[in-house]
Amino acid sequence: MASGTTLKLKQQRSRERREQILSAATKLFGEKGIDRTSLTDIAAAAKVPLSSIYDYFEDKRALVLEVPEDNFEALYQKTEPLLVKGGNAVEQLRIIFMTNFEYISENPSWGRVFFLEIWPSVIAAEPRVKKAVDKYALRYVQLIKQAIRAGTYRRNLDPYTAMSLMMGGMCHVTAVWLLYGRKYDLVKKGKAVFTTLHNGFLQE
Amino acid sequence: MASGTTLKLKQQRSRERREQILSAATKLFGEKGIDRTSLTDIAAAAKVPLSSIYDYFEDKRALVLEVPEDNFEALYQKTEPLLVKGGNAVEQLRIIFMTNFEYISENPSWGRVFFLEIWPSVIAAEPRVKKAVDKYALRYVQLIKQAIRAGTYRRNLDPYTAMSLMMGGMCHVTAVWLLYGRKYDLVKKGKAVFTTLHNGFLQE
Amino acid sequence: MASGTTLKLKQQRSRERREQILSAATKLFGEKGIDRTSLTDIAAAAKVPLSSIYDYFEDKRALVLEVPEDNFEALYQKTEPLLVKGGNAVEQLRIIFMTNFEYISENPSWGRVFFLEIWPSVIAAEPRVKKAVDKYALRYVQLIKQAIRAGTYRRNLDPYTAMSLMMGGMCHVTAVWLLYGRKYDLVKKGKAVFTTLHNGFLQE
Amino acid sequence: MASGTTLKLKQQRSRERREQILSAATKLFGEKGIDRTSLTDIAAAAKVPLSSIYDYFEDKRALVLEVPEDNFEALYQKTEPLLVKGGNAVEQLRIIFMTNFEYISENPSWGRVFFLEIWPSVIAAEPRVKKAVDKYALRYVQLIKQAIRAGTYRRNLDPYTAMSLMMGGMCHVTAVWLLYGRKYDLVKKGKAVFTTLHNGFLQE
DNA sequence: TATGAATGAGAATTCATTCAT
DNA sequence: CATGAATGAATTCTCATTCAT
Repeated sequence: MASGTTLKLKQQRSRERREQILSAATKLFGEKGIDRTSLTDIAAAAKVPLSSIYDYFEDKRALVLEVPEDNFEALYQKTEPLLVKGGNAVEQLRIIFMTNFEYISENPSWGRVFFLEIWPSVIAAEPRVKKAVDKYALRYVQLIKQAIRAGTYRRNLDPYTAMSLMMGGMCHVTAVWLLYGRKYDLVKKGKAVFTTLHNGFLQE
Repeated sequence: MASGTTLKLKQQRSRERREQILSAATKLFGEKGIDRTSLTDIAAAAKVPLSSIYDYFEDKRALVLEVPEDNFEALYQKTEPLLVKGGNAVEQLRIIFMTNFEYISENPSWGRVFFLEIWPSVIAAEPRVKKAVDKYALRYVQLIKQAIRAGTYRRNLDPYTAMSLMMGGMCHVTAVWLLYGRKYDLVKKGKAVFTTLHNGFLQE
Repeated sequence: MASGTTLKLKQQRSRERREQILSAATKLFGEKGIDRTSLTDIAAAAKVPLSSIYDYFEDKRALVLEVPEDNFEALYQKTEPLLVKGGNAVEQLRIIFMTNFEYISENPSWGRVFFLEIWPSVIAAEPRVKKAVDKYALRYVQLIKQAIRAGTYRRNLDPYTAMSLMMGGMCHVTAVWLLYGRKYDLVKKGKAVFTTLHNGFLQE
Repeated sequence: MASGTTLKLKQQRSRERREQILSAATKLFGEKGIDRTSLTDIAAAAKVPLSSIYDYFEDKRALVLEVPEDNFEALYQKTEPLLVKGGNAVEQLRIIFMTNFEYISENPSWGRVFFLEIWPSVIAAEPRVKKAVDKYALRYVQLIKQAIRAGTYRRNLDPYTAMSLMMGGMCHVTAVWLLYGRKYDLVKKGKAVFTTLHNGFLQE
């Protein structure tokens, strides 16, 4: 019993440490860029001994890769409950798109890592990250296809181009927001982006 | 006479070396990322002794910054002659947008550096880069404003959001093109992007 | 218990390494001059990997500054027990002055670093060094002032000039001793210096 | 004839350039230390192309060595006319000592190089410099010996110790003057130094 | 599992010196 | 003599990673 409790406590502590490291990494990657952030920096920020990082992550590369995965997971957690099953495609698209803006708005350091470091960097060519990004993008593509089939969006709209516009627009708007010191409401801006694109996608 | 000729030859050689370094840097930055590219790598690729880099660039930072500046210059050189003075705003917008796609298509390594490494990234906050990017973006904003005044584009279109969509769309489409091995015609894709956005911008 | 012992052993080893580095540095600085001594040299002499130096000293500068500080500390340790509290000022002056000569005699490499490299040189302007030197010099000045007040030394003796003569004399005599191969007894020479100066300082 | 004139002009220019380099070197050595001063710095300060330095000096080492020689020469030029042949030894000693203070006062950058760089550094072990320094010091020793023989100075005064006190005192006083920003009259201070030492040297 | 200490393999940068002209 | 350009050899410093305990 005692040892069981101890084990649980240990596991609990382990999970916490892991999160500490991951969150310190997210923050620092966003601030200084991935390559300019050393494990020593991360250890210091996470208040964990440097070599303990290796108890949780195989190496720096593994840690770097886990940052987007971790956040995609959180983003899904946030999005899922909001999606009304059976709602129409455009509505679902809007929810997914806007939830992402909200997530960034609440976790600007992740926004920074993702839009300023991970997505644009060659790391996206890394299979694990690419898969997560692709999966996310694919969702957009499918919903856009549905909207086309439903006659809401133009027949001649290329769903991949449309998805690129949504993702690219989000990326640019976020990057500007971050680079200029988050001076305005990102979610509002997100709405404008959605509306403008939606207008361009609509059946005439 | 002789010394004049000699001088020219020397200057010629100097300019060539400078270009060699810059182009090797552009290539490698795109392939491996800026921070992962060492001056040793660049020197080797440019077939120039490492220390000679310092004859042409103050330090690595200066070399990094010169890459986007240099290419923006080239992009302007390419765009300017195509702009029909007095042409309408939308037409000029289309030319500028499409010329950029053509330029990337012809200089994919620059595309890689610019869209995957420099913009959007912490380097974009670097004053010299920011200035060049801002100048470029401002042009879009102005033409969009003109188009709104002319009644072509919707009165309630926010020109900054519109610009973000154009730039962000270009960025995403380019990134995908690069990351997926340039399997299709980027310029064609660019046309689709422009058309879709244009539709969304139009006065109903 | 065990871990306590281990810790002590580790700390012990650490302190030893630190001392090794410091002593190798002192020796080499004296032999070749500070700027001509590379960290690579020091690492080799201390039989420690180059990068380990950075585990003990922030950078070369910090290492350089620690040399005089460290030795001033040792010099104080040596001098303090010899000072008879309540002894007259001149006697205390003599003890301090002669103990320094003895210390140099026993640690010629420090003598070399201090009298040929650090003081007098641009490094002496370094706040940390200046503070240590000033503190040491001030002691001389105060004792000389006391001796003047006690009527032992001339009323019109400038204590700062007197201190300069003592320090300068020590510096020159040490330098000559070192440069000419330490062929004679430095402490004896020190006595002659003290006597001659003392004579010049006395009330007629 | 014409070529003779040209030659002379060239030689004239050569000598000037040589002086420019030497004086720039003296200045910079004093400011930053010999090892921290690069030939590039010197070339820039002397307004001479870097490689031209090699037309006048074999290498950096040769240039460094020439700085004290050059200044000793100038010091001799200044001192010689002031020495009254047949004057008594103490008077001559005073003149030589004080002229040196005046020279430093007028050429503080040389004072800095000499007292903060050349004399205390191992460079004094360099035969050429050592010879010049020794020659200068010997003069003091000889005059002190004369003064002893003449019965002015104490029979039991060691002339070498006495010389060390004069040189060391000058060195220390100058170093302090330089390090503290030349806030007072160095020549006056020099007089105090001479008087105090002289008192200590006198026959009771 | 935890961790302080250690380290090898680079990285950027500097600089005396050479050389072709 | 003059000089712009070129360069090899060092130098300081960083950092991911390992290891003994």
